[in-house]
Amino acid sequence: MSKGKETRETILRAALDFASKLGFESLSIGELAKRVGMSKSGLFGHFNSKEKLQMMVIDYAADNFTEHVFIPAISKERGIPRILAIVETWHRWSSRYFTGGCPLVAAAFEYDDRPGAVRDHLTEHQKTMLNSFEKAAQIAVDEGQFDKDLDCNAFAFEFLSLMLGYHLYSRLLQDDDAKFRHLEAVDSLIERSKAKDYKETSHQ
Amino acid sequence: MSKGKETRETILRAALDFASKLGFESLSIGELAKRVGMSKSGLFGHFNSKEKLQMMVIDYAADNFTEHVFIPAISKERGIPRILAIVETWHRWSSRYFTGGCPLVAAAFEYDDRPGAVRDHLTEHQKTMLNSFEKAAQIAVDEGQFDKDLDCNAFAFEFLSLMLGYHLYSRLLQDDDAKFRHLEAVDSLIERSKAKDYKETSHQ
DNA sequence: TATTTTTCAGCACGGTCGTTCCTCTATTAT
DNA sequence: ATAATAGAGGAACGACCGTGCTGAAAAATA
Repeated sequence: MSKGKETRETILRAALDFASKLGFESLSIGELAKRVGMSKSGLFGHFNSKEKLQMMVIDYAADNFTEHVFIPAISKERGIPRILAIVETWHRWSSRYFTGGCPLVAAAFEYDDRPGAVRDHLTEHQKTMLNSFEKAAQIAVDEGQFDKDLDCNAFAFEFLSLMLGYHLYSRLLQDDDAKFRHLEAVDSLIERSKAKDYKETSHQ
Repeated sequence: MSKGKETRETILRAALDFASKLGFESLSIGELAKRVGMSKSGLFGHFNSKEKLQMMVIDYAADNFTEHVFIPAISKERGIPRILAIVETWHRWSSRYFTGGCPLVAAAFEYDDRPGAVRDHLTEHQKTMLNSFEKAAQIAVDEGQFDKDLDCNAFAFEFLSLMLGYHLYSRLLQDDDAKFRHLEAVDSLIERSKAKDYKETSHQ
């Protein structure tokens, strides 16, 4: 990896952690430069605009999500185990790498009404993510685990909603039971999505 | 109402709408002064610090929520009708008065990891709100509508989660079906919270 | 090793930020 | 009606913002 790419990675990493805490808009070039130990102009040279920096941070977050949340989960068996794995890898990723919890959740609410290129960019990522959840549910349907009449779109809506709830409970409210609550709710969601005959044959 | 209180109201109203769109931290004294047509220093004099302004905006939002969401819902019959009314009044309030959707949702995610007085202040409001949802569920239990073994805390978690999902779908994703999805999910939550005998006696 | 390209620091710019102080006017209370 | 008070504007502050320019050091290429 060339020197340029390396420092850019360092910057993006620091920027993402910062943004997970205080938001992407609060991210300032000067503050970020201080954190990674370089000059404002030196750092700026890598991105040529703040907006471009923000978008690259978002891209970096999305790539990171794919790498640490989605890919590991896909190695699990198709259907329910894979869906449960997503919850687990997502929890782990958010808490291990970021001081402020999942940066994609933070970004989503920060840009939900702020017009511009960053928002458009982010929206695409979110749609992709939701599509993945929907597909994961569809696979469970195909495998005969979920009811064949299940509305996978509705499943994705509830699945994401619960993650948002978890984020709020664990971050803002600092609720120690947040993870437990989340897992219970996900279990409930999965249980009521199950096909009748699968429910009968499945243990517990 | 004295002159001072009146202008303060005007300011808070404008500030809240602005914050629902672009966030409470992006709210600047100068920009706000421009919006309400007065001088920076004149506006500043009402609050004496930006932090105090932010907190007063949050208080204003919470009061507004109580007035437009909670109070109207309480006039409905105890139990399920009241819970459904909260969803409806919340939808109406968010979409009618704010360009950027529910400001309390926005604030929650903006301050979830930003230490300070504003965050502490907001946390209290959120806890009060969640407590109200929990109580509303408890009433449904007492009325024999919800199962007596229902975990009202878990109910509140899911209830709020779905609202967050709705916010994200309708604001960021601009999904026209967001409201429908939300209502369906709330119906599902209520349905599975019902007491067995109430389920049998209730129509549909 | 010599040359070209990339990377980064230093400095300066116009703007906006929150905030203070001072003045004047409009409102309120006596 | 008059005195006390509260409300609002004007100018200025130091700090920080994003952004360009220039030149030197470092890295990549030959």
